[in-house]
Amino acid sequence: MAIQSKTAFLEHFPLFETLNSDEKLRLTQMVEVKVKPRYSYIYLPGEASDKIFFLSKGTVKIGTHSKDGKEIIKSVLHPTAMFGEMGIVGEEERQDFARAMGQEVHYCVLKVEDFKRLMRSNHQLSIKILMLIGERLRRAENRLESLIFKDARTRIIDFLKDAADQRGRRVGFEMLVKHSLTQQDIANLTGTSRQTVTSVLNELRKSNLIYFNRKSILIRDMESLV
Amino acid sequence: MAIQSKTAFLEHFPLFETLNSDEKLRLTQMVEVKVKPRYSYIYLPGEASDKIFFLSKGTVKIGTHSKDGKEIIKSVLHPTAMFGEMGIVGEEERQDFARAMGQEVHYCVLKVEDFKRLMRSNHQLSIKILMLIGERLRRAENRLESLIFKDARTRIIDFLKDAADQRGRRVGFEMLVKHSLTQQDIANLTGTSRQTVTSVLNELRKSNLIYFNRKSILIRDMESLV
DNA sequence: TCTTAAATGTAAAGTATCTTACAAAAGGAA
DNA sequence: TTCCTTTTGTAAGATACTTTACATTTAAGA
Repeated sequence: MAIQSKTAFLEHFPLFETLNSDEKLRLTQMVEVKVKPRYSYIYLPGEASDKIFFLSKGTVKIGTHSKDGKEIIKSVLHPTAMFGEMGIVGEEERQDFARAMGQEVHYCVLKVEDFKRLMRSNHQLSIKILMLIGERLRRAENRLESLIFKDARTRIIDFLKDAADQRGRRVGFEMLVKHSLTQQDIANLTGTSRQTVTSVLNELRKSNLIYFNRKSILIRDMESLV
Repeated sequence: MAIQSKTAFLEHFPLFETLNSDEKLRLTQMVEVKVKPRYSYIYLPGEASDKIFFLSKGTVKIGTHSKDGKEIIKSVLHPTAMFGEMGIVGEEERQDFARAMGQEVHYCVLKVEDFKRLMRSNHQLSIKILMLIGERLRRAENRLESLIFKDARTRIIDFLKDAADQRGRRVGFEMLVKHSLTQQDIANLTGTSRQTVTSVLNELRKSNLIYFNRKSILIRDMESLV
């Protein structure tokens, strides 16, 4: 890939705003652009955590499997997200997998080592990373709380609200969320079973609070969804 | 408190190893030493997250309460630990409380703003903080996994093992853990009920895998505790 | 020492949620 | 279109754990 397009590539990531042109040049020199087919793994548990990634196209899920095959989805990422960043904060070996969802993914990769060098020269960047990891930590702790304090139904509804807040498109009073999640995925995101997700969603549809099909969910009224 | 004793105070924290003597002086000037009685709160949800703390004596628990009064203990801290560090990573307002456990606590406080200035001048320090937050994130995610993948009994046993690993004293083949936790505390740490903790502990005692009283737990054989 | 509150022990009942099981629908491939 | 796989729908057990309830023990204070 040509330098110019790499540069264009990087312009999209707010993380790199603070870089001066020299730093940007260095960055383009150390970055590698990649494309992978849908359903492919970008990394797997056990691999070295020596790279970080920036998603430019497609959807990626981060998660783990238990010994008996259960899955937790830790996050679902969309373009402009950074992932694999545990390598920057001391992880030696991946605990999670990163997997392309139902579309081809485009992303760029760089070595943790290189990135750390960049951080050393640009304190702003270090701070941004710190804030980002902090945000991650807050998210993980909130999820912990919801898992302990709330029942399955509430967690599923919270998921719907979050999805609408983060990625919903307002349509009148309604909120439309397009996604690429199966109900099994939603279960793995909320720590519930697939059947529970099905029945909660159908119950909400019966009460006319939401409408949904395989590709999207429409929340009729965010307020009344409790 | 005199400058010398503040300096001595700070020597104990590995975080500050990398500071040069000038930076150490600056640090002593911005730090404030405090003592609080047992059971008192160091901070509460809703307060500004504008300070960070370093524990030098006593035990502190960090946690949250749900609306209906349930408690999650996020961590139990011992001397030399930093806490309240969410303020460094962008939290505006405390979500958690920090509370002294059954002993008087000694700690020092400094303003997030001051600390951030110090981080700007010492990149090593920034990196250490980043690693620390990373470690926290890893812990939170592991806990999430254990909550979803493992049953109550296993989580309680995992707690015993962790406690032994982190703070146990080897006594022959056995491991002695002195603590200041009630069984309710253990429940709040593992996301279980007090009664479940009681019955699991008693069952383990009956099987002669552990012995315990209010102040300590003796693990007879770490291997066989599964 | 006595009194009281807190912590622990024990048991039974209740219940939210998972499992198991199977059927129906939807989507992709040939 | 037809075939086959994946996803979704529905229902009835099974069950791990919480809740409720109360008794017993321990520690702390007066």
